[in-house]
Amino acid sequence: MSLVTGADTPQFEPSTAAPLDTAFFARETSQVARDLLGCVLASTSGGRLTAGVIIETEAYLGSDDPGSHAATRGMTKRNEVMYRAPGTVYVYFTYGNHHMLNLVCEPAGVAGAVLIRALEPLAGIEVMQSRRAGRPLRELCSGPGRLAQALGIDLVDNGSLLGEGRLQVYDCLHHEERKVAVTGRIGLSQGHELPLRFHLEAHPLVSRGRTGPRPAGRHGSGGEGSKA
DNA sequence: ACTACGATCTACT
DNA sequence: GTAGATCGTAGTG
Repeated sequence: MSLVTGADTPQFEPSTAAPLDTAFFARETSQVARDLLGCVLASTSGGRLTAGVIIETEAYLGSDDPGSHAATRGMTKRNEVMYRAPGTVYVYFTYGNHHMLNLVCEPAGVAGAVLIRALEPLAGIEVMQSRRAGRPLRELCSGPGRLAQALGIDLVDNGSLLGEGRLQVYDCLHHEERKVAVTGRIGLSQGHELPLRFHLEAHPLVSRGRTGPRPAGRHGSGGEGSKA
């Protein structure tokens, strides 16, 4: 059963849910990152509905944030989307393999976005499994690259507005029951010490990864440091 | 034009 | 636990 919704059988019916509005995203990025926990992300990519409860996010700010694509150099061709209207979808490609889904925050002209890091699968689980080569449920959406693949998200979505393209986010019905944990962000060489990663406490499907800096080499690995 | 590097994941040991 | 994949972006020449 779903640990977030309490439903015996995970399911989701978009027609009965309330989409988040522009005002929700036109706020401080870290606040939006926190409030997105428990909300439902849905994709209609490929004509198939897939959806999951957001259980882990990270906030990326503007020029004051050394870990952000919008740090120091101002607007570029790549990070230009981070300055667009709140509720815009920002997707980029990294490590030659992985798409990352971000939702743009703050008023237009101010950089800020929330990286969606993990979902609890809710609808279209068979579709997710076919896209993810039949991997077990806990590996479907536990990581930003994984959930993008499971929901069929790619660069086609970059720059679209929530509700106007293939993606939509629906309001959280259980705000009062959420217990939110705050930690440093994962996988950054700079800015990892800032408390900008949020996840639902004790949820078994949150991603694993290092919070410290990448080791001197290139392809580092390591644990989150709190496995036991 | 060329080079360095990364908001990661998988596979194999 | 550790190494490799793989390519867009941005900085430099």
